[in-house]
Amino acid sequence: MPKIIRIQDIAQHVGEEVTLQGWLYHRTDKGKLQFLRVRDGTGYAQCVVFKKDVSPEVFEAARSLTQESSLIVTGTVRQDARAPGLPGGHELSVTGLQVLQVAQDYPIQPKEHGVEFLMDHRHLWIRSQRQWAVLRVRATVIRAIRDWLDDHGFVNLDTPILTPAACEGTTTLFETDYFGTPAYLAQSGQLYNEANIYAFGRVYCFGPTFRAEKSKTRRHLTEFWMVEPEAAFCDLDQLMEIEEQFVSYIVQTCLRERAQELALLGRDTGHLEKVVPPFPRISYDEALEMLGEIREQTDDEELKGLLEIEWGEDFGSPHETELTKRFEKPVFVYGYPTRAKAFYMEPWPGRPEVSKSVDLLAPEGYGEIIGGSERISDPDLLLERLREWGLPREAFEWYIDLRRYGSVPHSGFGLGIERTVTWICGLDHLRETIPFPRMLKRVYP
RNA sequence: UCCUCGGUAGCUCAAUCUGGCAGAGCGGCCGGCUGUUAACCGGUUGGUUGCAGGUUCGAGUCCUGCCCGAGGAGCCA
Repeated sequence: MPKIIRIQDIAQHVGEEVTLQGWLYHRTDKGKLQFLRVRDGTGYAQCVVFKKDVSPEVFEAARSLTQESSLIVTGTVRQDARAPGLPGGHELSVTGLQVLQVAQDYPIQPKEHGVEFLMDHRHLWIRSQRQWAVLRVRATVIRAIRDWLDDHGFVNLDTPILTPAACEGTTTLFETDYFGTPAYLAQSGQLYNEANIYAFGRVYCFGPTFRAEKSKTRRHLTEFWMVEPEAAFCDLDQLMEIEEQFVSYIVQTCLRERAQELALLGRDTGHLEKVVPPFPRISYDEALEMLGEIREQTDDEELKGLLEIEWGEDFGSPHETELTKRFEKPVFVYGYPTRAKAFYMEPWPGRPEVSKSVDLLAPEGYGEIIGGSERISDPDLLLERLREWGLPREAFEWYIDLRRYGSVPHSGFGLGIERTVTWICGLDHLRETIPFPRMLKRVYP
């Protein structure tokens, strides 16, 4: 039996007789000639069946193939510029074909479909080329994240998903029954990360995160993946340096290793090539000024209304979108008002109404992909904040301990995987960046 | 929770404004074609018009209520 190869390696086997194991993606019948487009998970390759080259049984078997039928096909690899596929440029001259199963009435066609139909068939939709490409970029983003952090001294220590109380006391959490007492699905591992840095210096957790917010937009999931690095002896400036190195590495790795997928998606990679350190840094106050200018310059009354903001309020999506349109690279916005952010953020020296917080906004209108800050290191200040925020001291006793035994300046951030993949792939909705998205109106399949 | 848009064949849509035989393309099936790129050509198959009620000689179309979905706001990564 000829050697079984993967389609991604097809160019290394020109002139050899090889076997592919996969599924029929598309078939064109020209009478005495058939084009089978086969996918095997690593790529897509065209297999050509000439009636004169194969037995009548093989030719008829090929004619019986429907979309998504499973098959094992053998043939000789030939270089041909006309051959479509990924990587493409090579095709198989079929000599033998074994049909494992003829699929009946596969619902998804290679044409436009509606969102609801595709989401109902997500378990099949992920076989489609665009979805395949997006999810391969996702896998590369995840590997780049782990590689960079592992190579820069961050120890991977994952934090619990079942937690006793609200981490930040703000967003709505999913409640579960934990042997008779309520427990909540984690919205962040940050507080546990802060414990871990005192044992390991630099750490990160990477896992699913849950928000029971009734958000109904293209940038929200109820279950999403977040990587949260945290570092001891790290102030806000050092944090921004880490973030820009980290994000640049992720983007450049995708450009290098997933060029084919990004091309398939029609991504203009020129934007991504500019993502190298340093990133522009503007303060919340400067951002507010820019937003004021944008409001003055626009004639769009609706936009004027959406951009209305007073000092002290956090930015909404419209603000972020307009700000990032003014930059070619991701932009840091730092120094948000204390009352707009979480209780644990270190105050700005001499300006207690401002926090040492920083968000990283992706360009081209994609908005926030990272939120981070320097954390409060003084136990008395932390106690004061817990009181001001109305949080129960008992639940945070262990967290206060961290400031009692060798407290140091420390900082960390959380990067949303799906938003990052959405930006890198140039998509308009993040639901395609995770195999099975969980959204307000979607828990099936 | 609020605002806007939508629901017609397996899929994508037309017919809705101005009530009058339920339509097309794709898919499926049959036939033709040796370079197709979501092929093309001929034939054929295909309907609880989201649900319930109302107006009317007659409702996919008008009215009322409900259900479902999408986009946006808020919240956030």
